[in-house]
Amino acid sequence: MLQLDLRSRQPIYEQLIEKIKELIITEVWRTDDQLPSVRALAQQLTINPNTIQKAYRELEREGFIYTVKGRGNFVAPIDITMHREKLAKIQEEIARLLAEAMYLGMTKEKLMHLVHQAAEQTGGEQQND
Amino acid sequence: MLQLDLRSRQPIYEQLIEKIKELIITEVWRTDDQLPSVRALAQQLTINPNTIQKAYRELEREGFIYTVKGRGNFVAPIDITMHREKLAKIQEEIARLLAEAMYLGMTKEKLMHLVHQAAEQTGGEQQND
DNA sequence: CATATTGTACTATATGAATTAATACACTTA
DNA sequence: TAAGTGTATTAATTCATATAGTACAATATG
Repeated sequence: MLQLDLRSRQPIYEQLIEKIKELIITEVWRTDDQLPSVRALAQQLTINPNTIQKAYRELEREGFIYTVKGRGNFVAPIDITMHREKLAKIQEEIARLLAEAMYLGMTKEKLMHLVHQAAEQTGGEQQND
Repeated sequence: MLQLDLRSRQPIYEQLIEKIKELIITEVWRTDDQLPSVRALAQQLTINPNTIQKAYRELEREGFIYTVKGRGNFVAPIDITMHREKLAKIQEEIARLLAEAMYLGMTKEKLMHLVHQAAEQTGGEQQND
């Protein structure tokens, strides 16, 4: 769990953010589940605690987790209203990648299939809280 | 044309790559059209020629443009076979963003609509050379 | 209360990427 | 020959990333 590539050009804290988001989105980690402590995860991954904290801070800023001093970090309940700007950015990025994919020969049907897969992966139903 | 944000955390050369890709994908710039020269574009955007060259080199590596020494850079004809690995990476990234978008409340229907829009934007028809 | 565990803050340092600057060279065109 | 192209190289600067070390505050547990 949480496999990182320390030699990647992509910063470690960004890899962490992506992996943890994925665990939350796919509901492997559920609302109010406790995340590994900053120090424990740092030791396990043999990286600096500051790097873990940087990832956790960003995840909290984006609303994926919440923090209680002295207790730890926990998976946050989904708050859709919080993510309006974030959603707009994601939509732009998706649009850009879709256009590039089609330019490079990917079919509309294949892209539709990706949407179906994503829908299944996230449970399908809309979570309104 | 080619608006950049010099204060962005995103490197200038990456912004350039994205903008130029967009112009090519949307067919504003067409096959064999000549791109601005390294020096001219550098002067116009008031950035260093090396930065332009870095962007052009990457665009050539990805097969979007081709270079002729002494003449200039030109929009490349599409070579689908060249982009197999690239397509796989784009597909992964799209899948990741689709999952995150749905987790944050975007509907399957809205994502389908994005695919339709992308199809129209790129001309719709499949270009097989 | 004492202790361990949690998150947080801060300073200092090292490394690498991004960017600029300046120069030089090779090829093409007129 | 001259001007315009891409290319290569070196040096210097700036900034983000990451580590190391230390300290402090809040919480839980005995």
